[in-house]
Amino acid sequence: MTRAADKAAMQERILRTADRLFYGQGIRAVGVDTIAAEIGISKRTLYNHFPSKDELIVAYLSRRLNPAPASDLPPVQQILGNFERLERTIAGGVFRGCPFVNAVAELKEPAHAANKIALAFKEQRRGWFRDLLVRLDVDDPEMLSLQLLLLVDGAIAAAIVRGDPKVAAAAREAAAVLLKAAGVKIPRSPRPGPS
Amino acid sequence: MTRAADKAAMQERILRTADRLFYGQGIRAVGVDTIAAEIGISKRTLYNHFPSKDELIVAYLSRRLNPAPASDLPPVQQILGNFERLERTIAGGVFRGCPFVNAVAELKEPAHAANKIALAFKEQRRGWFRDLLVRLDVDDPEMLSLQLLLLVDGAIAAAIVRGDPKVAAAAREAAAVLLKAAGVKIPRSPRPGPS
DNA sequence: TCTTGATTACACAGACCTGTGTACTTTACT
DNA sequence: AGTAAAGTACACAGGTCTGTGTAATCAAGA
Repeated sequence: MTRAADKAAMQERILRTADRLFYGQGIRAVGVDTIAAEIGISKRTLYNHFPSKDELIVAYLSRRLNPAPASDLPPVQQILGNFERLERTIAGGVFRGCPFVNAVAELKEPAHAANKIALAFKEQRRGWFRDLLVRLDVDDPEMLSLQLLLLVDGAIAAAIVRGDPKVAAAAREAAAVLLKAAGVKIPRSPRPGPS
Repeated sequence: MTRAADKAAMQERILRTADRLFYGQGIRAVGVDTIAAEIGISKRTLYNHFPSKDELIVAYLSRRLNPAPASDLPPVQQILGNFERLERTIAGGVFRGCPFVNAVAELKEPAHAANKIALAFKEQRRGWFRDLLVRLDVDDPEMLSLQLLLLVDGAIAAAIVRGDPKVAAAAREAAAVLLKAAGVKIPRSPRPGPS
């Protein structure tokens, strides 16, 4: 039974390395040779697991298509906490923007499967916002969830260009304003102090 | 005296074509051969005008670094009109996102000159917002101008992925909410009706 | 022990890319 | 007419990339 397990383990190793390189340097900028060499396997082995680079790209993006973490916190804190997490993500380690937006921008074929995955991801994130907004009983959760998503994507784009994580804090404040204007009560201590 | 004029005209032809192809298909996806062939000149001629592709890229981005159009409209209408123009830009013709953000995402060298140009562009746009906000006497024009820029960039990113110009309208509404929360009076007819 | 499947090393095809070298022609000014 | 700049055609070097073909090796289960 180790046969199937080995196969899955190898695929995971390939995908982990592909993720690091694709995200860190760009899909077009990283060759299949580089990925194989980084793992220490032959290019032939890689092609035995993924029949083409395109399918590897699709698998790379699909692996990032994971649901947002569940939480028991109140909806407002989850929403605002999302921006704080974004700020930490930008600040820590390599940050190269949204892998889905990057992939769509990098692949010139408009019918590439990556587009569908990117759309699915954005819709998933918007759904996460929307469900929280429904619990907050706002008037138009569809619209407001989209607007919050715009702030996230805007902060990401600005962070790439500026290299400054503080844009996420600005997005957080804007999100708080939008929520307040929609009738949501914002707890008094908006930023989590270093207790 | 036609010597200098010819040279400038040829450079413009090259840059116009480079702009169309670089923006439409991506910088890495378009080769120098393709640009020259599209114009109908030899590759050698192109290299006589731009000594390397990198310099052509820089010239392409610099040419897009133009100031926002001046207007006599009231500041609020200029700000909101900016989002309406964005919506039309997304809807009409080829839209492939922000050329500066794309360039930064596509070029893996972190020290590329494109980064500086992209930052200059974003700062220029933010300055445009900020100057209008100063005239509106808002409390924190630095912060609010950044937040408006986040909405623009977020709408752009979302438009690439979704292919739907309506996201710009959502950004416009969010901008109106932020302005109102900052004490700015929004004229009653927010959307220009098809009168 | 034998078989089967995975992996490896390595060469290679075919395409594309950036950039250069060169000899020839065109164009425009003197 | 002569000269100098610019453009053209075309080959080519040297690199990268995706994907395949092949023969040898290794490991595990029957």
